[in-house]
Amino acid sequence: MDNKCNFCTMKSKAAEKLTAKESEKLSANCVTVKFKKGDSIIKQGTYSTNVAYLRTGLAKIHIQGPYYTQVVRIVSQGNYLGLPTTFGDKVNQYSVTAVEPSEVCFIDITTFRKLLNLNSDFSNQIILELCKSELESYQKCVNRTQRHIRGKIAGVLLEFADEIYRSEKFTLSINQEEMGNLVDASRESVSRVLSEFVRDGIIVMEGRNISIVNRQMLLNICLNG
Amino acid sequence: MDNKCNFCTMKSKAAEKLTAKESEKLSANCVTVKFKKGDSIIKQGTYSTNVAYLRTGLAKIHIQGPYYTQVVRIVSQGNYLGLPTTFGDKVNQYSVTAVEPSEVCFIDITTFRKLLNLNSDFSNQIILELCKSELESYQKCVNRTQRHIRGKIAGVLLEFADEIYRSEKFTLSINQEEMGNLVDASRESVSRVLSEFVRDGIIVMEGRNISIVNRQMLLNICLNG
DNA sequence: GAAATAATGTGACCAATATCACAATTTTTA
DNA sequence: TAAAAATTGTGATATTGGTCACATTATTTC
Repeated sequence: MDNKCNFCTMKSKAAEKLTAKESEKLSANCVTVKFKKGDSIIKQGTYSTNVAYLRTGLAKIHIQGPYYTQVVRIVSQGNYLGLPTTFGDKVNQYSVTAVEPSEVCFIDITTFRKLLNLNSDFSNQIILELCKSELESYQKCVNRTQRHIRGKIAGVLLEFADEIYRSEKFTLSINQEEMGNLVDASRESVSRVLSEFVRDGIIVMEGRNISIVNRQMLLNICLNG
Repeated sequence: MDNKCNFCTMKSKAAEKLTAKESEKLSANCVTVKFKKGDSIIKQGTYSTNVAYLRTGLAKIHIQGPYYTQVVRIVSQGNYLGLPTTFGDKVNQYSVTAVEPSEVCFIDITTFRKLLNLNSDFSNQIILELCKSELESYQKCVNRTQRHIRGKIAGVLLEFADEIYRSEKFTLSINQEEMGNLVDASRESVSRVLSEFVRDGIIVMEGRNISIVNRQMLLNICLNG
């Protein structure tokens, strides 16, 4: 029997705790699907029967709000996409869409539950990740409400550089509208602030290619508005 | 040996899954402390060595933001207060303060971890709660950013009536400043909106005693601004 | 129970940022 | 590669809700 999950080079931290035998069980109950940019991975309101793991790529989690769709967060490769929505409710409470070409592993929820019960290292790791992501969401909430637009945009740029692309140069895969949505600002404001950063020599921008030139300044704007 | 946790009338859903023997272990490694209104239960920045469970009372979770302290959410009795902050990091990432007289059980984290590993029903319940609270925090985030003040205040009033006091009449235990902080509005705006609701016959207010008179209207305002 | 302190109510004014309108540019599609 | 569609840039204007100032009312404290 093949054991692709065991030899996967992009295992989640939790999956690393699994034994070869458990990995085998995982492999047998997990399908990997490719998504193009813009494809819907999880759709709010539909039944959820699988845990989704973003093996490669980049995705956004978004919720239908009363007036428009709100991007709640960006998830980068190596993270679970749908734990809360899969465990918390029978129906998906949010949508997930690929922002870059992505590979997603859909794990049968019964299998996933079995693994949680079988291997406490695995379940501890999952608990840890849930905790971290809750903390992160609290922090995001504070940033969203307390910072001014300049600070918030500086913050996302740093997040892209540090957490997602791990480089001072990167190509944005979301447009300014979506970026505004992510930090709670209008498309126009995003445009204005980005131009301002370019004018002040903090970043260089060619289309959607961005390089951070003055990281110190960006950090400063992020922290002090 | 006494087994107070086993006979506790305010067990958490998770603790209900424990066997008598496991409960005994819990009892031996758990202290219950009373807090007065306004007392600090968990302090952001200090080391966390215990899981906190709100046995009775009401508490608020707040985070120190760049400009002021932000109330992230209200936790009612029967819920864990500090899972994310205890598991996610060695240092508490948020503060918790009693909003009403409260009893909190502090559970030794090593014991808690042991129980997680020992009893998978227990750990599944904890995972479920973490998932739900993450979903809730996404929803809160959307409400905070997309709704107007009237809608947000209508929302909190309904939350108090439905989730916390389970009655159309209740006594607010937070002041308008804190309420504003909870929905991201200034003290003055809260005052204005509440007066407006009273004027329009949607609620009756005597000091901090509130009764919801026109629930339909309140719901309507909550949903449509 | 008087004084001090905290909480609330209310008007006037202000600021940040949304919205609108349209031009310019880039990307996609046929 | 021309046309269509999507994205971005930018000025003018509007609006929500914050801030300030101060009056009024409750609540604590001594």
